[in-house]
Amino acid sequence: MKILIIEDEHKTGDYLKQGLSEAGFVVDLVRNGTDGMHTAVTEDYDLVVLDVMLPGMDGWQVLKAIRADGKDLPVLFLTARDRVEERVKGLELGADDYLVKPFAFSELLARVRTLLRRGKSIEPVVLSAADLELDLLRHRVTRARKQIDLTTKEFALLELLLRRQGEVLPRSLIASQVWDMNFDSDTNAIDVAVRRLRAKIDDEFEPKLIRTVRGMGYVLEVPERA
Amino acid sequence: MKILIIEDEHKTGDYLKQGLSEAGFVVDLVRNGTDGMHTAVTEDYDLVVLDVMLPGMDGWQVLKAIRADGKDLPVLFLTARDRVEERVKGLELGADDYLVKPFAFSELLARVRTLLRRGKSIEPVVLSAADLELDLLRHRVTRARKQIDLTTKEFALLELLLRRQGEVLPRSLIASQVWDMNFDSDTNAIDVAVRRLRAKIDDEFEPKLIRTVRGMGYVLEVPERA
DNA sequence: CGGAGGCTGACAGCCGGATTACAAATGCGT
DNA sequence: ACGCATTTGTAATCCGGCTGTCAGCCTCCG
Repeated sequence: MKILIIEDEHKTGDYLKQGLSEAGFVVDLVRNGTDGMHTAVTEDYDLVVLDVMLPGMDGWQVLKAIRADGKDLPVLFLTARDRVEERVKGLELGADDYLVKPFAFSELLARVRTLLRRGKSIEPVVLSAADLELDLLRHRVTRARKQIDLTTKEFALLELLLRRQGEVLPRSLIASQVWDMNFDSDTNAIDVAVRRLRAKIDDEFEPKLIRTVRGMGYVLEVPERA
Repeated sequence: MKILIIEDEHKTGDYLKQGLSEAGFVVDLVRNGTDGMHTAVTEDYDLVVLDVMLPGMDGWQVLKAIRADGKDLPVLFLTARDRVEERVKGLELGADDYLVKPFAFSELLARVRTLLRRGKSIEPVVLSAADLELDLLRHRVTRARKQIDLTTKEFALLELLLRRQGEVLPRSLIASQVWDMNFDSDTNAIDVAVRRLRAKIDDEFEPKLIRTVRGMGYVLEVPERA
């Protein structure tokens, strides 16, 4: 199995190459978009790992070029934490999966293997709870069939809550997943964000989906009928 | 559940070992990187708690060695400074979670449990005794199928009693696990907390599950029918 | 019968969360 | 690059109810 890594950052690139080699793959690494694109279309790979942050020709162009070439070549792209639009864009351009930096190597490995086996995205496209739906691809949210505009943070927060539906998520976890920060106890940014999200998806609907667990965090769940 | 602590600092190491032992885990403590690495790969642990600040072979090398060994062994690392790069480095090297020192012991315990649950799912999600159930993820308690609202302290206390079902738990142990404090003999906070818990889960139900052992502490158990 | 240990109800301080207003930052179009 | 609109973080305040303390009572056991 041959894998091509297109990554500008030296540390990350070397790290990925080494890790994947150790996992038993044949790995090539190129450090800029132009070369990456050429290599990807001329040689024969089973998978491309692509950083979207590249100097010169960026990840989008590379991805577009690969897709224009018509090959059925799985592409896994790497994107910064809070860029939901980036992920949407990537998936719309035909990437097969994405990973948010920073990530655990084991996570990358798992996805690489899945892509090689199935060749398709492992991401569900629509998350839902009761009459609430969240479409990852289109970046759209509806409740009771009515469309709701969410900001980036609200969307990311709701996505997290939906993915871990039924679990009480501590503030510290939410902070690390939705914000790129450690929990700084003297900020109520999360509370406020939840408030704003509630205003849009819960205030004028029933049942209420977001529940506060005092001293613990927040859960999104469909309440049991009494 | 076996946990390995790799920690150079004496005080922290002892503190962690004692706390985790009291929580019911089997705990080994190693005080330097070289031994730690060796122990981690040769023996059979369910989790490693790893300080990155180690003399000689540092935490990164230990982590790398463990991962190179190919085991699917959850690693929680402790970092002194709140440096984003450190955190990223740790996660990239394959750690599963991190904690910034200083931390509350209860926080560590929560994360340890999460990792154990996620890693192997041997860790139960629902604790129960007779018709009493406690759902850790949803943070919900029912008795005889009726939902019961518990406060944070009540929940923590009941969780402890259920985890150590059948064991008589001395007040001092309860104090250290549920409160982040040492037992201060001239407080009856624990008695009061137990009273309040009983009011909710025992008063209007049979059989009574919480029993007082005079001079010893409290046990939660399903009484044998006479 | 006395004392220690445990139970109980009242009470008040305090904590965690909700809410709102405002300031800073981000981003978008030109 | 600039200015405007929107988003996002911070801070201040409010509120309910959690939780530790205490005083008095009960119960077990010597």
